[in-house]
Amino acid sequence: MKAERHNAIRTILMETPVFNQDELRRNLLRRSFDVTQATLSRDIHELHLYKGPNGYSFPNGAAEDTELPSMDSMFSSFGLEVRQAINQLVLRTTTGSAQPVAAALDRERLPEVLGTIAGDDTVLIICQDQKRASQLRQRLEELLEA
Amino acid sequence: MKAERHNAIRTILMETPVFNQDELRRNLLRRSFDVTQATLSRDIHELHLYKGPNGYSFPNGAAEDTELPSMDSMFSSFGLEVRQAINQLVLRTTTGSAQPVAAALDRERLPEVLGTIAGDDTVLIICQDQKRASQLRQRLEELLEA
DNA sequence: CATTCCAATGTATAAATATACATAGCCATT
DNA sequence: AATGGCTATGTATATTTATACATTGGAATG
Repeated sequence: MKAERHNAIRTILMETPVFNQDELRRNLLRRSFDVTQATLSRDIHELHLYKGPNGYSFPNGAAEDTELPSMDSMFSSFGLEVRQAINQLVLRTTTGSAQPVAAALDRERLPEVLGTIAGDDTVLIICQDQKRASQLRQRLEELLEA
Repeated sequence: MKAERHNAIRTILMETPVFNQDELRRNLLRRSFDVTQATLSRDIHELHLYKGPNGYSFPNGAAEDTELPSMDSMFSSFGLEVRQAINQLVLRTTTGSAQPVAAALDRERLPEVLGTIAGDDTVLIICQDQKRASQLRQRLEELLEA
């Protein structure tokens, strides 16, 4: 349940500005997630969200840490969603983060990944075949929850 | 006074993380700015600061959502041709237009589009499957005539 | 099964932030 | 000087967010 709710939160924030947690709560209610403000406070913490002049938003990709981060930490911080088409995965990231996320992924040298191409907020991952793409997608989706 | 204080706040934030307004207040006190929390709340608003997992931070320069051109107008202005490969479309655009065209396309949030990656004069569009790619190609081709 | 963990969440409240209202200082105009 | 308008700020409080503690349900283990 929590995982789905986190996804719903991400989706809502991509679509519409949200200025406080009660607003978010009512938005989630329309999608049949009924939780209290306390839970959302925790969710927001777990999703590393920021609150600014336009409400809650995703991390801005500005470097905060010094060393080369792992794919896991990169994606759990800057990844927004994963989608699959046949043997390809399309990662959406916060704007400006696609390159560093792809670099972190490349560093892993996963055998199932033939290569990656990154734009500004999108990474394309080419996998060997559909099956391996599915496996990687699953792993990445888990990272979104972490 | 306010201007100087704002500068001091910026300096402090660049140097050290600040997690709440009272912490900021004490920091300012050391630099001989003695104001109340209320004033800092207003300052933070005026400086467009964000609050996130690492305390207050600067805006990321991401443009606020103003009115941006539609995919249709963008592509009919700058699109040159569409080609398809299985579930992928490759758009050729006038040079330098690929990024804005891709951005306009992203803004549409078409469900059949998993994501786009743009270079200088080429946009790669990843669709869910071949069928949807064909549909989108048709629509884009029509825009080329318009 | 019963038992023990543990994650997820709610409840109640503390902590942090925003704001309505009041006041003081500063120019400019009369 | 008196008046009015404007900005910055404090005070008191409302609003928003975080958290300590309790509860529940499900998975793992004996």
